[in-house]
Amino acid sequence: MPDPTPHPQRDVRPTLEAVAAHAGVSRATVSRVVNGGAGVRQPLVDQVRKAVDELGYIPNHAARTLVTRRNGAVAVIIDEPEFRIFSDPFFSRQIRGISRELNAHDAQLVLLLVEGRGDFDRVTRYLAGGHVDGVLAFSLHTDDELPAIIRRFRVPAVYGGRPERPPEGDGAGTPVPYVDCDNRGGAREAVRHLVSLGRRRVAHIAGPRDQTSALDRIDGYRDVLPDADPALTVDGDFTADGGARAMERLLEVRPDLDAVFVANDLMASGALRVLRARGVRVPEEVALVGFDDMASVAEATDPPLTTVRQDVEGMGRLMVRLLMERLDHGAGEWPASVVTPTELIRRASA
Amino acid sequence: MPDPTPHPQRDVRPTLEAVAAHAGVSRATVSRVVNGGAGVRQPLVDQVRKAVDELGYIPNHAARTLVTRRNGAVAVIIDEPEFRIFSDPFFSRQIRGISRELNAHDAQLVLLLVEGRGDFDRVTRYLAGGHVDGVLAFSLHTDDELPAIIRRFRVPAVYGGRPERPPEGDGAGTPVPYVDCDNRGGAREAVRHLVSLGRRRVAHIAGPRDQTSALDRIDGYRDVLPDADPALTVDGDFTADGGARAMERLLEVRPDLDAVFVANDLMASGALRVLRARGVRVPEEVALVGFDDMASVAEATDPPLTTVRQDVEGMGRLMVRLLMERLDHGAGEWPASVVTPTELIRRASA
DNA sequence: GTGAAAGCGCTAACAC
DNA sequence: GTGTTAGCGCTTTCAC
Repeated sequence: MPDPTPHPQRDVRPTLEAVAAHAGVSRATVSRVVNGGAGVRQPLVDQVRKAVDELGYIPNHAARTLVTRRNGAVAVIIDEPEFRIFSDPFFSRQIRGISRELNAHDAQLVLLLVEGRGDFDRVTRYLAGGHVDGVLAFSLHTDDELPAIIRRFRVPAVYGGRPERPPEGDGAGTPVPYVDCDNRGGAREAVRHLVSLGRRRVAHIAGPRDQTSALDRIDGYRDVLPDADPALTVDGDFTADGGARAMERLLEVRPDLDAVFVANDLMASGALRVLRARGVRVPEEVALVGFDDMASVAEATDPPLTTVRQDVEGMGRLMVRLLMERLDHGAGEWPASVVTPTELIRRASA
Repeated sequence: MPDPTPHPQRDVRPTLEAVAAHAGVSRATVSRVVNGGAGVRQPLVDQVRKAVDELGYIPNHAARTLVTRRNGAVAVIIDEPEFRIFSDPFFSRQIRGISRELNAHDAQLVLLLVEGRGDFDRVTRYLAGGHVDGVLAFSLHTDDELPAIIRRFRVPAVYGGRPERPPEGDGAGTPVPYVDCDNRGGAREAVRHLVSLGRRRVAHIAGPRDQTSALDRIDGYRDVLPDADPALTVDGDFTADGGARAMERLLEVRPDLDAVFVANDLMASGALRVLRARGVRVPEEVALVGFDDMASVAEATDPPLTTVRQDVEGMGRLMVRLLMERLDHGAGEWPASVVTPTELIRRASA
């Protein structure tokens, strides 16, 4: 006789078997009903549903996943320190879009936090172990291990933002699609706007060079101002404080500047803070254009920021849709990457 | 003969079986090695490890969970709109603590976002389906469905913050422990400090009444000032804007107030903004004390906030430890709830 | 110390 | 339509 209490916390949840017995049908029938009930006669369906309710049956996820190879969950991985994730509204907006769309697909969002190198092992085990059906990865950096992991284990994935290298194969030779906004075009529009305002010494506070969004925005700036003094471009880190520091440097090096295109709103808010502290009038003396159009930042500054809008929430939703397409149609049909348009939003800072 | 290609995206990952064959041992031995290798002779261990590496074997999570009933993942659920989660540093700090401690236990953090009623169904399925070993729940509101779900499905859980009702049984009669700071004591200390400064008309901007942290802080305020004019207490919502609105109301009703104890730093920053806009000098005319001591908020205001510190990150870690204890020792031994001390941090605002 | 074998709870052919 | 049956990949007694 088998030990009746093998586990200290014996699971008391009813199984399919129990429901079947209770309803007087076979396990297969219960399974069919639980999974939509297609091809089962109505009276039986009702009978089973009743048994399910009475027993409080909930399917065991592991057992189901073991056979279907699907688990209705998608991981979101953002390779940024958690303080950035939780302070940059950009991420929260994108996550909102993803969350909504995932809900619509009845899938669970699993947010994986990565802090530091060592974490990749854990994340690898998590992804390769099949906890999730796919992954949405953001904020990829040049030296990121994630793409390699994704390729190696053929994890269905969609990138948020163009990865450094051209979209790689996932091991089966199919490329990993990405969703990105037209960073370069948006930057061009921002700088052209500044130029159209009569500004002649337009500086640029750039984002970290290991992210394509930052590089693309630099390119956009240079497209319009190919002969700009290199000293007019300084690097930031996409945080408000970083923007402030960059602005201070800029003011030291080129106190004569009359405009700044800042690679994101958060840095622009920091730059603005410095400008105000120095008594520099915005936009009269120095015009400022940001990027992102994060309402909570761009509308809260004084003056409000002129900026380049990207539909972050929409991009999040799009990422989910691409991933779902891939999941539904198999590895054979990879959806293409998509680049979404940007729009210049004029407020008071330029 | 069975169909060799049942699934379109056939899983090419090696199984235990494959590793066993490759290493020339049994599945049982491979399993033992993969799970620590206790009781297996060294040469065999090496042999198996080699096979694992060569084949790039990663255990299938679902299969393992099916038999062990453990899956090495813990859910964190915060029943707040996502903009709050991502804008209040309180959550990011707590999540950091949890994340670190979970890493130390080699467990995966799964952040579940709940937006609105309908989401509870999904979350219920997720929890009851056994995707995670346990759950850490925060920011419980009076009408929250989560406790009921947790009780009904006997999900091992630990609450962040004392729930409204006294800790409920989890269905087996054992209470769900919580980790909270001494809100009432901290509030008392804050108000006493204001009183010791000679302030006589101390107002209170409270948090939402459906959270015990807010209620406890009100109680602490009343402990010290039982006879305070009820008009001196107005409700906020723990956001900066809410704090600003509350301050405006307060200024209308009792323009003679000379101090405010604000239930959290974020609201205090909003209140401060209003005070400055009105030209009210802080702390000369109105002294201000906050709660939480979120560095990014309390140190960034002008003047910096005097506030009540709670060790948020530590509380997060503690929650994980309590949950792990419960997981390791079974449902029999429930760890007790813990209330952590607070500390008044004096800065310039009071 | 190691292997053989019995399931964990479920889905999906395949019979009937 | 519905039931029977064979696994999914793993852990874990239980023999040896």
